[in-house]
Amino acid sequence: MSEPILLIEDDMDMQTLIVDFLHNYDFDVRAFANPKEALEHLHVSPNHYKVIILDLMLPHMDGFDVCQKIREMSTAHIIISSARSEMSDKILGYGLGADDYLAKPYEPRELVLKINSFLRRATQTKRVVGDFSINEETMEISIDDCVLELTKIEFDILHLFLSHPNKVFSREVIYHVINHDDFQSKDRTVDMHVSNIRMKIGDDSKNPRYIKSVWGVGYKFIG
Amino acid sequence: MSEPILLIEDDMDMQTLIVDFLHNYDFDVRAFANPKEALEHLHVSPNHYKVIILDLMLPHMDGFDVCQKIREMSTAHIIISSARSEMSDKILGYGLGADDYLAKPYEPRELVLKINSFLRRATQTKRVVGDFSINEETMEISIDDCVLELTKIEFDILHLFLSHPNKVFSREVIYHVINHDDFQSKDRTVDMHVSNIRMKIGDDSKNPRYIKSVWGVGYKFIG
DNA sequence: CTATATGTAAAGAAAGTGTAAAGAGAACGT
DNA sequence: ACGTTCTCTTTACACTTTCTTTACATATAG
Repeated sequence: MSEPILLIEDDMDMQTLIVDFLHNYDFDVRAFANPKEALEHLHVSPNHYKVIILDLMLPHMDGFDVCQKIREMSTAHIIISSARSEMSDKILGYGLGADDYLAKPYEPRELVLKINSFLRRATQTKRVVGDFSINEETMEISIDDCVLELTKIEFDILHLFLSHPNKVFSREVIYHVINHDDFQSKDRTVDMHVSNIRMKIGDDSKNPRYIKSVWGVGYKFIG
Repeated sequence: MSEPILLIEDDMDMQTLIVDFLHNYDFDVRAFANPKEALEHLHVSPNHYKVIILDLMLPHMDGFDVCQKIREMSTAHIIISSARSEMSDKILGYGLGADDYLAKPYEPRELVLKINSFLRRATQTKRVVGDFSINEETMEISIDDCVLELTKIEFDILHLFLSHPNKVFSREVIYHVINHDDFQSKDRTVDMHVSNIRMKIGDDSKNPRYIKSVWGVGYKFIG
């Protein structure tokens, strides 16, 4: 249940210090000294980490490159730490995709504060699409202020729709979203889920306001 | 070449932060602390901005009023930021014309995500061919800005025509597009579909403006 | 003029969709 | 482990929309 955090730090003393400190605050820290290994690790599950701490003084690769490479594959909150304090203002200026900065040396407690502050903000993050608002952290979708009671699959499908208003999704694509591989054209699973979602959001299938059937293809959400 | 963005934010620390951050992402930000000035500025070129960020806690004027006034003169995407998070659901519900909502405090990166996501949607892969515009994502084809009600096969055929203006297509080729393999020369299916398309786009077969019959071969779209 | 091609209304065939209900499966508390 | 409960999938059938075929009027080329 603890929050996973990725730490990239080549100074082993520092790494141990941070890892221990974050453990005390019940974070699930994964640490790498070598950025290449860290990137390979990230490649497997790019969005496993919401927070990544990156030390800029790295041996094998330029820290800026690493930052950009992380940003290319992950949407995590990147906190850069660096001894080059004069760069503090500029780091964000390079459009590398870093979200925060810590000048070395810093208090581990300060790092914890930043992490918690971000996580707190992230959990109150809410996106609004038309009459809907969606909160990925709490896995809640509301329509007109009213929270919907959705199952996981229903949430995933509606989430897909809300993320791409007006886009047509084939049954096959929707099928993949809910983690099935081989779609048979006679399969009615997706239809059933859509039917249930329609019921819950009060949409009339014969004259839908939100989820429209695209005949012979699939469905689209009207945004 | 950078996208112009209008920011209305009275907290100067916040304003500077946002402006700098958006600059890093190559946006062309114009910021106002005073909403009156912002409205006057907007008056000159109401649709210069596709995106407007409006902070609700404003001094001289009620934020809701500002939002409505903006909407009266501009079609921009309005993102409201506010500390009053308990209102988040209602802000869009009051018919103010706001399109999106961000609760303060928020991550600047989140704002960038919202802006980019909107711009991506706005510049949807829409191609224009003569009087027609086609959007493959939404599977819609419009003629003179009027969306056609096409079946899948009709969409596929018209899509084929629009992708290759003036090229002659045999019935056999068109037949393949709609997923049939063995074409019989007496088959009139394609003719029927073309006839239906002609009707829907208001084309007269005896004197066609768009889809011309090529005697003994098939059809071509005049582009 | 004749043989062949095209246009399209209307009927028939085929395919897609909605959803209730039942069965299968997963998750949970005890 | 056990039954309970919630969720997901399958089945079945009514219904809707679309596609194809037929048929006949009209048009074109030689």
